[in-house]
Amino acid sequence: MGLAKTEMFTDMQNEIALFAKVFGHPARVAILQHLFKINSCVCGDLVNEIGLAQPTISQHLKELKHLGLIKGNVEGTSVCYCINTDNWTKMKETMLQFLDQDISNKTDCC
Amino acid sequence: MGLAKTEMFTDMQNEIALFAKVFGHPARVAILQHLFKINSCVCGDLVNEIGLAQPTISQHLKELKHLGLIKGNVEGTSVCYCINTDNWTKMKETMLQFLDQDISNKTDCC
DNA sequence: AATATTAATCGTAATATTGCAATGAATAAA
DNA sequence: TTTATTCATTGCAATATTACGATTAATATT
Repeated sequence: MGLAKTEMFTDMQNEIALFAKVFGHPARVAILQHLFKINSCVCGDLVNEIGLAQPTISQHLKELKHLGLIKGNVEGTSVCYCINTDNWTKMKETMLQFLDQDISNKTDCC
Repeated sequence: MGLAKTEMFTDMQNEIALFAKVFGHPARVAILQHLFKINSCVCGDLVNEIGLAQPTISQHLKELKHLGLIKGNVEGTSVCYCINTDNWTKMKETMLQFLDQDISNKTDCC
């Protein structure tokens, strides 16, 4: 039914899934990489950079902002976006706990 | 239209998005954590462990296998699954390139 | 005030994902 | 051979996501 049963998983499993989900679209990956590259960016520049329509980019930015990975500041008629460094660091630590699971003592059983 | 325009993104951006997408559901996160924890597991055990129906677990396993993150071996009537350590390491390196982008010289502009 | 610029929001269509019951295939056990 | 066990596959319904045109809101410019 297209509905993840979050109540049967741990908080951490749900948190990892939420972060991963937002990275699960190349446009959002590209937006974040560009924000890292130039430190600060307005929505219109991202529209030119990425090549999707303005409402589409705006929606992706909304999701990134909702998860706290970016900040947005109104500056006149434009909006300045940048990485939320504190939250990015926290997210990275959570993801690393998942990605860095001990693999050294694994025998390839299959 | 619910269709990611992969042709407008780099191979790496698409690859990151594919890996992230498969981590974007807590059941798959839980499956992988359990496989790491006990090294090897049959499908039926995962059904008991996770609490979803057998066809649902089977489908999640299929996606993980399709991306090469796990291996599956038939052993009589049961099927043994385990982490594909080589591919896990490769995936981790790709994800780290994305997660570990330099944050040190960032001024919080917003 | 009138117009231009910028970005969010709304509505809608197309596609994807999730979950499970039912079924099928394959081996094991009797 | 018959029955049980285990897991994959199919088909379906419910929900989510993606993308964009049209519109709206807000500030800037003239």
